[in-house]
Amino acid sequence: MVEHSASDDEGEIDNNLQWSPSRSQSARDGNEVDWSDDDMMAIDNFQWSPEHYNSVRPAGVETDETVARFIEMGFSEEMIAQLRKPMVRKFGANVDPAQILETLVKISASSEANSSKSKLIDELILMGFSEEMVIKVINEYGEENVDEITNVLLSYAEAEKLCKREDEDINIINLSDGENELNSSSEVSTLQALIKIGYPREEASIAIERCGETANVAEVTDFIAAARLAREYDDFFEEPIIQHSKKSRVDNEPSRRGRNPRMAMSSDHQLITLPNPMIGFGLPDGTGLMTERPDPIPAVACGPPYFYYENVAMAPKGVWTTISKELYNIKPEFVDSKYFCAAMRKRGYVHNLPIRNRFQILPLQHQKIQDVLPLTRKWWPSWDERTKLNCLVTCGGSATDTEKVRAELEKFDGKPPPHVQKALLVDCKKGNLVWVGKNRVALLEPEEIERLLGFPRDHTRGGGVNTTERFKSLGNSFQVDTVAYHLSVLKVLFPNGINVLSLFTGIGGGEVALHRLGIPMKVVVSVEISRVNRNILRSFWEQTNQEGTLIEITDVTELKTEEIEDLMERFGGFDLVIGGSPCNNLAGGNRVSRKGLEGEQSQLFYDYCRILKDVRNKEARMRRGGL
DNA sequence: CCGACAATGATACAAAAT
DNA sequence: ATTTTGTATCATTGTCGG
Repeated sequence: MVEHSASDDEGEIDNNLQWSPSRSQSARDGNEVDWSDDDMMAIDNFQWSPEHYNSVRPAGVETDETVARFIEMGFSEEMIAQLRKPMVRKFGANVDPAQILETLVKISASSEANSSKSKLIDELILMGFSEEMVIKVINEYGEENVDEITNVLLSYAEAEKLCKREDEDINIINLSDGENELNSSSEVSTLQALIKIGYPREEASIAIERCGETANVAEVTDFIAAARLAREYDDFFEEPIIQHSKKSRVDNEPSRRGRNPRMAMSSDHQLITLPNPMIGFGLPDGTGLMTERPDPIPAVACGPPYFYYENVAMAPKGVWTTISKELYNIKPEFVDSKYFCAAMRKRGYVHNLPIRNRFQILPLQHQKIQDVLPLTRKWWPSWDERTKLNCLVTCGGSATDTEKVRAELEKFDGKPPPHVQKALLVDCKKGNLVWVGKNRVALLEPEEIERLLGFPRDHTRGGGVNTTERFKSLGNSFQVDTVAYHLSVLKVLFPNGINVLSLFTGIGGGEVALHRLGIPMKVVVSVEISRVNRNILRSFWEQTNQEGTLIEITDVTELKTEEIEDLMERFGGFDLVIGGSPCNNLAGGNRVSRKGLEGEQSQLFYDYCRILKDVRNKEARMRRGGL
């Protein structure tokens, strides 16, 4: 973490910020660091540069070199993205790249001369489905959504295999031959074998538990296939299939609703509960890292175009159930940004992005208050054990609180008794106060909030923005490192840049995240009601010398279907729809009108849904080559 | 009129206690 | 298993001095 110790005169700390194993290690362990004055100067003068935006590292898993190679070979990223998922699901996670390549070649060879419909049929047949089945499914579902068709075909194919109930594991056993013969009776080696084959660890271990220790690899893979099938039918037809898994001996938990924070299902009466810890699909350091979603994305929602929706995690009851339902029944990913920076920020994200091979942007945030705000370390009393700030909100505390703290401390000459300490800590936590002098606490500065949230210094400064407005805009924003972690998967998919529809843009958290990821923004259509925020985004756009096009729209409610489709035809569609709708009527801080999703501002969520659906409809039509 | 500041609880969840 | 306690929370409104 002390990366700029060698030659850090002014702005030339870039080279020292490249990722190295040791750096990552120390960041992971959260080691203490001594900060010299030079270090602090370097941080205060720190400005993001393009080199930073491009310096990224893989998290837990290595980046997908195979895909990158195919793109280099000239295949479009859409083609690979569309092909890859079904292939992985068909052949297992360790799908042979040669198989993908073969299919790609066949598709591109056959795609020139044909109409879109017969082309689609050809592609599907080339993927190994029977012609009869392909035609049947296309007639049944229409050719509107390729992903849906593919998924249905896969379901049928898997169902067929299960019915014959034979050698679907022949390939697998062949692949794992050496591993398998050693001792297939041992639970541990079964697990290892499954992992080696390519099954996610979690899924594999659950399956082994369900099947019993004596089960061999074939039985367990059978179970996994059945479970996957059950999940798919669940999502496609909303008819839950009973898993006949011998009464599961895994019920160590006292209560039946226990288990992992398995989200509520499609029915409304069950509420979505927040996970604990709030780490989403896993953290960059590998804890809880998933390679596939516990609840697969329903076929109709499979991207592209991708979308990314955000709001506060702690909303009134039923709100997240509704949000999920309105967004294709995709289960939210709840993440607390305290795992990415020194401030808590509990948010839910609903998106249809892939979740494999995510990576973090550099430089990594300091994880502790005293590291990210080094000047506070000197004055931080030992009895204040905070290392993380509370949520950065839209308005700060009052000056009377800081004065109260000072008065109390002077009364006890800086050594207050425990009960006074406790009372003062309550105030400090409430106002997010930090120590800036002897017996002195203070509110955070806008520049400090910018840093904590991952924005460039002075991002919200200038252009007639007053302090109150800065706090408000910042408090409403994304935490850039967190969002960038989720969006990082787009870098491989869109090496030539993306078209973004940014709703409720605010100060441009999504745009900053994409920029820091090194993903070129060819087009950004930004919808933001606040003039101040629009100025901030435009300023960012100019200062970072963006080469793409920035279109600004004021009001989401006035963005109608026709205009959306015009924009999409003009720019060739959108690759990403990103935005977090207003939390005013959801947030706990609201004393007056916390009325839920139907509140005056928060109901704009429904405009997000409306616009997203327009985009996805139009995109589907454009992909078919029609209007 | 504008900008800075202070006063204004309730909800939901986790953890502890019963 | 149920109750109590603890804790955090993308905010709104009014006031006051320019």
